[in-house]
Amino acid sequence: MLLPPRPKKPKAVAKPATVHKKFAGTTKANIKLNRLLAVLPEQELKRWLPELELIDLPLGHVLYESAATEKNVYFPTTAIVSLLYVMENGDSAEIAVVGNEGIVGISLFMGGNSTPSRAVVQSAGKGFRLPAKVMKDDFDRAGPITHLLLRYTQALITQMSQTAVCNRHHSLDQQLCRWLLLSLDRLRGTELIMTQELIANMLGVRREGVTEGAVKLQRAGLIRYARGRISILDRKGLEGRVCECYAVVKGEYDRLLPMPVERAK
Amino acid sequence: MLLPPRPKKPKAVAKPATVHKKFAGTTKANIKLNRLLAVLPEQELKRWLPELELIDLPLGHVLYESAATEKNVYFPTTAIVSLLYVMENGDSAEIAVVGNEGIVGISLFMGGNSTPSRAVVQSAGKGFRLPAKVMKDDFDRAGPITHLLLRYTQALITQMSQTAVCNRHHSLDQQLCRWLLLSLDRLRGTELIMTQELIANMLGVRREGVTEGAVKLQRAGLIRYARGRISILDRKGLEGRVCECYAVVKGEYDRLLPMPVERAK
DNA sequence: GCGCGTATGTGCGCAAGCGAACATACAAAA
DNA sequence: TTTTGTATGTTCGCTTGCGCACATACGCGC
Repeated sequence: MLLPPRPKKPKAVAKPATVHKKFAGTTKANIKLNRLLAVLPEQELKRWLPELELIDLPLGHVLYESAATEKNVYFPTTAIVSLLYVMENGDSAEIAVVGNEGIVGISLFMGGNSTPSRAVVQSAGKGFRLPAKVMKDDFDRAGPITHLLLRYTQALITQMSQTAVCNRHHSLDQQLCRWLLLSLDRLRGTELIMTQELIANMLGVRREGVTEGAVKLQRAGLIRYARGRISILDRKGLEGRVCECYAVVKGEYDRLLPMPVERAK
Repeated sequence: MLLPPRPKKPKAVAKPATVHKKFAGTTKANIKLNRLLAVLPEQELKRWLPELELIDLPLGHVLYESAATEKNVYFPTTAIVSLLYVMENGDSAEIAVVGNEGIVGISLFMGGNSTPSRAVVQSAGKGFRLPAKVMKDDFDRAGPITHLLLRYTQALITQMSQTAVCNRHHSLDQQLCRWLLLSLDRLRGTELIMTQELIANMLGVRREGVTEGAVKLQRAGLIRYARGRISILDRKGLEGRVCECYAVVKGEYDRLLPMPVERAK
């Protein structure tokens, strides 16, 4: 309960996202890093290209605030963004996570223009920013982009649903595994830059609980970590401990979205 | 955990939905009972009318099975449908609830054609069945129906998200209040036909837990109940005990969807 | 008006996770 | 090198909800 506002929760590091100079080549190569942009038809890509800006997404940067209308959508490339709900008392809970497979800002084409949740950069990196109007215009043409975005949205819905299920029925340890695996799937490599405090905030649990879970995973030789740097040593091992929720979510993303060229690490 | 399959959970009463004779007048009047159908533009309604069938939706009837593709969508009028995920061990958790404000089967226009969840009639009543193809054709025209359905979907997403949040942070008592209020909003009247066992299944908690919560509410004079019949005596009282999740969800439905003629009971 | 099935009420011991308090331990700044 | 701040590790008592085992109690069918 804790009605008196608590002094915990380090306030988000809200450095403004900085815009990159657009080196044409770099941009084009980077575009392939986002799975939605990567499968964009030539025609649309040509329209979008002059409007796409590769920007830095520093840890803690808030892309969307609850109930606020934004003017841009984001396509993460190397960053991960959490959609989370912040309660009246300051506690939070992650609803879903978006990485290089997706887009942040579905409410801008779904029609509501805002949501009760917040979008925060959970793992620093880069992503493309696109004026919402540009995307909305193409979305409203009822073409391939429309269908791509709707299928992505359905996958996202599955992730949200499964978050609800997992929150209800599974242990903190299992949820930690799910969270690590979902994050890994949205990054290249096997390392997460992420303190346990932050993970706890995302999962909506105590930091101590995350520590206990992490200790078990480290003792089992599945991960190694120190001061906000987590290395995954045994992905299969994690998959052996995770609840069914992870497979359900991954299965739906694989089913609903076009496969990238390289996959299945 | 309970890996050995348990004999509990009364299997769904799966009487087949029966089709009503279509008395033109009756049907037209009933159409107004579903808030989405009620705001359908004349033109589309004319197209849909010959295809809409008012059917009985008995308690426990399964409209969609996990991962299965259905050929129809449903617009509940007096029934309530739960979207729930059934875990490998048989436990379940409700993801969202759909009543006279919505449509069951969004995956049929979102493009995935199926979902990992199940749709079950939670409160017996009636609803309209429409061949998915009819709806999809209009959806793909990028007209008013498209926008209506997408806004509805966004409201549904909010409900799912808030279910995740609520599952994480709020007490069983609060969740029970939320569930009662959400169900009430989707029915006319102040009575729910609903055993505590069934509520427990929806919330994914023990039946005894629901009993304890119900006892408190009854002692406080907010509800009265007996053998599967719950009367709400003091709606304001319930609203005083519910967590913020209820208001968030209701707020989004009100914001995103056209108001019905009569409202705010 | 008897009996059985279903719905509800209650108590018990247990485990997970919480809040709080504190003990390291590492790393960058001074 | 020392200091300071941040990240992680550990313990303790407590609450919630769980699984289990029963005890009613209501109502429909005979």
